[in-house]
Amino acid sequence: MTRRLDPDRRDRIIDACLELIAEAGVAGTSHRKVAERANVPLGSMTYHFTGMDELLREAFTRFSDTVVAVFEERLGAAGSVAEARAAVVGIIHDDLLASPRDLVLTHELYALAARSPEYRQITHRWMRRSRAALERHFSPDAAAQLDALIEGLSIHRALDTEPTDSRRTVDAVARITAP
Amino acid sequence: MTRRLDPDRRDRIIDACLELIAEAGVAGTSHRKVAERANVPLGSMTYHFTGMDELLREAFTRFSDTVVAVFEERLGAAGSVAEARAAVVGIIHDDLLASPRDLVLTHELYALAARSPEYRQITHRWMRRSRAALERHFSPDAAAQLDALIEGLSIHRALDTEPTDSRRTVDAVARITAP
DNA sequence: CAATCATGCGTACGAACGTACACTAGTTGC
DNA sequence: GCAACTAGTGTACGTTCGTACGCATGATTG
Repeated sequence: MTRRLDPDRRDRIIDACLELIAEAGVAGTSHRKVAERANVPLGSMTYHFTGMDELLREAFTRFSDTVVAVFEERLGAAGSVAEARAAVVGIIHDDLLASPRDLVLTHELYALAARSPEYRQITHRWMRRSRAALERHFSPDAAAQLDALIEGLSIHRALDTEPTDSRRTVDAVARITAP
Repeated sequence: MTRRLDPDRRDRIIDACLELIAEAGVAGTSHRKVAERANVPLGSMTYHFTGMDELLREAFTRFSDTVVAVFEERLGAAGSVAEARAAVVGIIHDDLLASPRDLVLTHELYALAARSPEYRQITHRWMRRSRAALERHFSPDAAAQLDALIEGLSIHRALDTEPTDSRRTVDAVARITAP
């Protein structure tokens, strides 16, 4: 068996792909640009991935796994319901979609998921995991509502004019999680 | 002044553009494909629009105006807080992003808005108007929270595995809008 | 050492792209 | 009826795209 020259070439390609999508969108992403960004020859693209679709699927899978891992960690560290509530507020205000990069990637993924089931599997997995993390502290009802609230508040925080009012976030989380 | 041959040619182009984005995403949309779909010659594209960006901006402006108009109408018809609450539930479950078309278009727009300020103006306007519509019935705090909740629930309804549970939606709306 | 084989790359091809621009045709003003 | 003008079109250019495929290179086997 021939030893691999550059074992994380595949990884580099995926990372470069995510960076590129964050900057230029899926619309502005091509094999050539990804290859250049990842410092691999164009031929590597078709060697490592059957096509653009496979590359995108792997890239967005990695992305969502990374984001949800932070989510789980934040919530896992909470030892009480009060701490869990605080964690949720923190997630909305600090972590999730805080960087433009994550915001763009999330919506590019959603746009793909809205159009084709093969990407919807990725969002399904993502949402299932985040809801499960919430259910360790809250009832299933509250978890589902909170999950949606986190989504909505994160988006509006990023795409609305109004500056964020953390008091409102705290209040909303309290209302949803009240017994 | 020369009379226009086909006065709604521009409109047709914009509509065709939206249809195409709904099917193939911004990534799969080109001047040529839009022209074909709208039954106009390729030359018309550059004649009516300075470039892809102008076309996309106009298309998404029209789209968001249409969606928010339905939103306003639904809420405007409510004569009491209770009716307004019911309208919100209805919006989440029936209207908004109910069709795959609207879902795709929304996220394609968000992806653009996440990346560039010129598209963010469109989302700003959209969110300002929907929040204003909510504020006719609810306090500014509740309106902002509701707006986010609507966003999040609509998304999760579309991209999550779980079937929608309308009882949860009613409950969440009640919690947010409780005095 | 020779034969074999998998890994990985360079290149080239045809299709599709955005855009510029010379142009036609039909209208207006005199 | 002719000159000036404008709305709208057809085409062609240079670029970029995805992908196929023949080839190099270095390891493995006998």
